[in-house]
Amino acid sequence: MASLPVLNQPPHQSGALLDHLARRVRTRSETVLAPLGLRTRHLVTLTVLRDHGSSTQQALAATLGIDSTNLVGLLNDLEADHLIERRRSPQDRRRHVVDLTDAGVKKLAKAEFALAAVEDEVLAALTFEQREQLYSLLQQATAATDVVACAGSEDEPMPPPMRS
Amino acid sequence: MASLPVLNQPPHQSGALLDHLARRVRTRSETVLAPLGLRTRHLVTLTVLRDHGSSTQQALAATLGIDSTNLVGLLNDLEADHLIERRRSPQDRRRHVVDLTDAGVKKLAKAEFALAAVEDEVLAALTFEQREQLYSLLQQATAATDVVACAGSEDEPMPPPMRS
DNA sequence: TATTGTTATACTCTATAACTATA
DNA sequence: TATAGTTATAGAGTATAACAATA
Repeated sequence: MASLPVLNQPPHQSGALLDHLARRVRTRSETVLAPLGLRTRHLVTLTVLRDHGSSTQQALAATLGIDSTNLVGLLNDLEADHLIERRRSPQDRRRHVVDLTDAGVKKLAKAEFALAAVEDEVLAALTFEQREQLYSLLQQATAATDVVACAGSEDEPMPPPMRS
Repeated sequence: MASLPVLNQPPHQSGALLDHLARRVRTRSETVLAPLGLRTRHLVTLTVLRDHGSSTQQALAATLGIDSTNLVGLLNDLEADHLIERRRSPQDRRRHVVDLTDAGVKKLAKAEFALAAVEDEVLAALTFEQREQLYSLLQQATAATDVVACAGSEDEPMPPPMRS
């Protein structure tokens, strides 16, 4: 057993709690999103596209942590509703650059408005300041590990695909 | 459109980020847990049992947010490895009271030790203090919405099953 | 009759492999 | 030859329904 310096507190593990709480949110969100014709994964995809800007499908799949083959159907759904657009990259015509449409931005805002109640319920124990704190921490943690979006670097050779 | 007081900041949504980050953790955790013969869901189950104490299967399923039929197989796995025990409740012989064994406690600690590296990676952008802050917020949020464990109230009529 | 846990099974989701087109 | 995206499909995961034991 490695002896830790006394100054270091016992390393609390957030992993299980994250999974636990995320499941709570997901379950309740599905109910709220259903009338809007969205699933949680659609919302997450739209959110990532808004926060990181346009992206190729590969980069997007890596960032979302889903298989790129599954992203195809997911984007098909969103494209059928005109919430995203796929454009062929002029630099490399194999690539699709995925982008939010205006309708997508609006739909996302509408969904988030509807989801406020869910957050209120799941994060009921937290004060307003604590919720902002949580958001800030999550934002900071995810932004750092997300595959860099490729808005301005479409001609560059994509970062290593992040094997896990 | 409900007009919010100016003092209230725009309500940032943590839901999508939670899902996003949790997926990150889950993917990486699977790799680390595999040698221990555990899946993420086993770990979450053990964690909840430790943090909340013994519970009936129904309450546990509700807390975990999984279908009670699926919990059966999950507990079978853990019981086969002697990490948990199922005892019939003397008060109501229909009920199984689920409990961590000593081996379960040890295994959980071992798993958490192994998972430290994953957390280090996924939460790399956060300082030690921020990680503790995150843990604290998650703990507070989950504890409040968790179905109350039933250590001392096995004869009471269980809280409403939390329809979602 | 209602509830706890279990089993059986259908449904959904995810991942592996093969294909097309571009490079 | 290698890569981006797509399709087809098998394996894993999840939920619905019926059953046994107990209340």
